[in-house]
Amino acid sequence: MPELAEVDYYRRQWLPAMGQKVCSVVNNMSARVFKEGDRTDWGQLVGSHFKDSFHRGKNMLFAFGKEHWLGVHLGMTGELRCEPKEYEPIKHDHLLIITSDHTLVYHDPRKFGALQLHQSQGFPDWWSQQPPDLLSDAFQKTDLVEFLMRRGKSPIKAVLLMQERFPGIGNWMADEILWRARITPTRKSASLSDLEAAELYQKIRQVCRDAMRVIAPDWGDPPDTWLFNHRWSDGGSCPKTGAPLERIQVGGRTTCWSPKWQK
DNA sequence: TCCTATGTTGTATG
DNA sequence: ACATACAACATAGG
Repeated sequence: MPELAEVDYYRRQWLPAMGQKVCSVVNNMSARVFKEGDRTDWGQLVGSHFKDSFHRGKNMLFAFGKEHWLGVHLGMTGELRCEPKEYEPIKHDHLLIITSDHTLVYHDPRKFGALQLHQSQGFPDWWSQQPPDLLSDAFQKTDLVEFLMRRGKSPIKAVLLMQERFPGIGNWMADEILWRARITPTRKSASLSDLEAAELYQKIRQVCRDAMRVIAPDWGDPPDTWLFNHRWSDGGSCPKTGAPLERIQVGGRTTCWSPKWQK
């Protein structure tokens, strides 16, 4: 489920336990979400305080004490929940962090997510090395154009999913962006005109802003004026033209678009 | 039974 | 070395 704004929504789910002390940690090391297996001592969190949380693209980082960092990626089906202290785990709960008053839960049926623990004075290197946030000044139109050229032979839909340049964009956001920019998802990236690239840049920023405003705070429902509510199954119609939407495979991912509207 | 799923990575190929 | 395409991962639900 989680793209940019959904990831931030899940980050917020743990906030009720902010400031609290970690009493114990329970996890199932054999779950593939723990990539390092037994090499990591999760007991190191015990006694530290849950200090802070961060979100970048599809990644989250939680700070415990002065030097313990928990990195979380939700994969396809990961979720974070905050439960009462006496919570009894259910199937697919892979990590429980029990604090003074709460149980912080990582739940992930398909186990495509990833959890990693780090010990360092400042932010872990992998966190600092992430590409610029799409809503920051460090992401400029020239960065977009340069990347479109470098990935010129791939369809634009597939290129928008590349996290090295577009952190946080996932399948529904890519469709939403291309629909708003009126660009056909199968177009080769290098085929976009200057004007289309400028439009694409604006829509990338707009969709990120809109998603963070509508979805991140409380999983709000996007309005029917977006493509969002119309893209999930066959038979939808374009909110702009009323014409039928089409669902195809692009780069191995289901892609919904409006042939009458996108060029 | 078969197909699909809001993601990433390893591998083969050009 | 770089770019591209796609199978594989694991599980639930329609």
